[in-house]
Amino acid sequence: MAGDRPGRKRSEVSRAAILEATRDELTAEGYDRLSIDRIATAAGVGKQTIYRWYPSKSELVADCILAGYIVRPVIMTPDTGDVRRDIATWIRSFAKESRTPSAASLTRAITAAAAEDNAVAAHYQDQVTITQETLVTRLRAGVDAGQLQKDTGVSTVAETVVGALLYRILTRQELDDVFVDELVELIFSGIVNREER
Amino acid sequence: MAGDRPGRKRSEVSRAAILEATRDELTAEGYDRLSIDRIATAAGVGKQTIYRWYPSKSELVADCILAGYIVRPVIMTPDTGDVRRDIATWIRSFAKESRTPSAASLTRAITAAAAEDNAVAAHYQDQVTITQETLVTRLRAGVDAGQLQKDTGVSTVAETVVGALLYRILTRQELDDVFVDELVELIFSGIVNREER
Amino acid sequence: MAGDRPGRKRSEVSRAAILEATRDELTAEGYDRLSIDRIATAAGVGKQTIYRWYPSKSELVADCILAGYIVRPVIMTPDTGDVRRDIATWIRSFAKESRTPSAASLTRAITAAAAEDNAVAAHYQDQVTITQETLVTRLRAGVDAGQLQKDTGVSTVAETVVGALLYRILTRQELDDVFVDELVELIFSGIVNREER
Amino acid sequence: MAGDRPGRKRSEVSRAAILEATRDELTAEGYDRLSIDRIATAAGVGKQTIYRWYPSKSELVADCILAGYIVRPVIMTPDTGDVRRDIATWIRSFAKESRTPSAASLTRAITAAAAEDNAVAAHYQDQVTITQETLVTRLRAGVDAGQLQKDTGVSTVAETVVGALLYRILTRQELDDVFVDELVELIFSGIVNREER
DNA sequence: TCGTAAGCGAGACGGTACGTCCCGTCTTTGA
DNA sequence: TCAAAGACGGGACGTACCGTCTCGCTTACGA
Repeated sequence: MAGDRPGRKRSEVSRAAILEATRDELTAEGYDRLSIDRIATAAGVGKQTIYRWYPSKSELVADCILAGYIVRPVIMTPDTGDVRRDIATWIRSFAKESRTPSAASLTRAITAAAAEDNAVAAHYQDQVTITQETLVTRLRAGVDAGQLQKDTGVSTVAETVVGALLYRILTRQELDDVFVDELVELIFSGIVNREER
Repeated sequence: MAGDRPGRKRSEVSRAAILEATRDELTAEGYDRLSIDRIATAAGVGKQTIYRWYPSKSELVADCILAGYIVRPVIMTPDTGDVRRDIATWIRSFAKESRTPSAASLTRAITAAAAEDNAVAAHYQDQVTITQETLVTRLRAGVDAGQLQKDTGVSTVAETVVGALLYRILTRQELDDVFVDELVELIFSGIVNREER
Repeated sequence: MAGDRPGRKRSEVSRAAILEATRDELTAEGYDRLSIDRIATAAGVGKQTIYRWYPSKSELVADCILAGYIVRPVIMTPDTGDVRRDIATWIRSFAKESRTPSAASLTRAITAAAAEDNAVAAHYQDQVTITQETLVTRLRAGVDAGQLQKDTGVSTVAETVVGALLYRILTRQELDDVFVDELVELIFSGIVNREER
Repeated sequence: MAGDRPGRKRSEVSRAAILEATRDELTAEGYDRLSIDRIATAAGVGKQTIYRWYPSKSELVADCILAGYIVRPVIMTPDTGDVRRDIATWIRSFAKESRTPSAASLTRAITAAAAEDNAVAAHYQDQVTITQETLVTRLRAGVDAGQLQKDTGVSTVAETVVGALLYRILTRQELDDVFVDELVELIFSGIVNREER
């Protein structure tokens, strides 16, 4: 069969060990301060085995994201018919998950990585897009149900929500209930005083 | 005068050269890949002169931010009486400034720095807060004028706006007019379909 | 036939290719800097094929010597009845052969190998002994013919000659006619002034 | 004064530690198998400190020789008036010194180094020449005293003696009294049978 | 006006990590 | 059943920076 090359196959055990060690380093140390030597040692792997598959530390982190070792997509709860409640639930579960210190520091590390490297940014974007997509889908259903305005820029909304949440994590402010409630209120009702019109 | 110690004074020329070189390195290379050796050479300064004043690269970056070498506060245009127009103008000028590639990459670098280091984050936060404060002030005036709802969480709104804009920069998407318009519409009117009520 | 094992026989083609590649590497790079990887590639052979037969690089070099890829024994010319002339001829032909740069560098490489490794030294010794043996044989004939003193330590003489020649090669001095003539004179007549006795 | 450069001076303590560690490694492991990492660790020195002063391991070994860490010149005993006895004494003390295993293995290592590297060979030659020079001087005195033939190629004699001794060390044969006596006899009297003339 | 106490540029120091080469071993595929 | 191809864990390479430590020199205060 074509594509079958001679020689030993890539060790999936090593690959998994490398990605796990990378995630742990990333959580503990951040993106800069990441050390390939340390990852190799922690994974019980030769450095060359890392460099054979990843030309740079950014590619390694990118594969880590791609393989799902870092970003855990937030699943949308079932459609209750009430868009606002569903979106609020989604945001609340995102917020809850971010409250563990390790999740927050991992998020910061990966954000730093994405900020500094195009390849990581692309993979991160892909993965975050999947997360956003669940939001977008629910929003679009809301539009179809007539609960939301027809011309709603659903992806802009999704990005704004994610952006706001990420910003709070970056600046080390907690995603507390007050913030979440205000964010939901803002997204749905806006800030204009309609009674005065 | 009290506090006057003998010996040579700190050279302001060197300080400025160091901060400029740091900003340039940050723009060109990002936060990791930042090299004190290279900064010292570029600034024509001994390494010890850097270490004398900054205990770590994060403190150096922090001072860089503090001295205004990195974050240029977006100034609020005069109050026209129309909150929405004023806020839109502010966002548009923020967006415009971010369109230069060097500004965007500097923003990403500093965001990475803030994501990875508490000290940088604190200084960054201070500086961004100043920027946000102009937004907050204008929003509060809008509330006072009865144009915005009384219970508007103005700082949450400001954070959401800044978060959304930063997220676009981080993910290397352009801050184009379509996005800005949708963001403004979202912030002011929300997404709920009121006609169906 | 006894000793016949199942499976493919050792490939003599591969063996020859390996030994040739080893000799070439040795000539070009010396004993340290010798790379099994490079030899395998040059010989068009898998590394395992080398390791199957040679437990270490010194054994490989030893076999290289044993198989005559490196030391070419200097043949004694026919016995003319004049020992001094015959020995001088032998030394001269040894010297001539050493004048090619590649032969000299190969000699240096193999001397380094012998200096550092017992196994190589043993094989080298064996091979050089064969060369010395031609000298010893001729010297002994000279003793028998009464041309040389009865108690001559023929092997010491042979070693001294070879040692002196090797030393010149090691120190990168040419084996020119002046040196050869002085060496022959020294060996045969010594340095004592007999007239003064 | 010219030549005074700014910056910290070279540490002579480190230099000495490096050269000592190099000599020890050379004795224990030989020239190939020499590891800069190991030398640095043994010397309690950063690797860069070695590479700052020595572009390659051969230059390091060369400086080791130059600084007298390896070759201990064999001193000529006082002139007794009897050349043969004096030379024999010199050879015997050379032989004695070579009988310690560590001296022999160091000699082999340095010979290997000289065989493989021009720079080492040059420095080694310089140092050995100093040793040979004591021989040459004594021989010349013998010529002047009329004990040796007028046209004796003294440096060829010295080289032959050293070459023969080195060859015995290289081939791991002991420099025993039999060999030494035969060598002295050979050098002084030659092998020609004069009675038959 | 002089000594003394910083600050300065330069650059060597003991180290850590880099990314590469090679070691000797171990699969895997094809002949 | 062997041999090439090539991945594996590991060690050393030579380089780049780290943060610290002298150097010789330049300021600038206070005695």
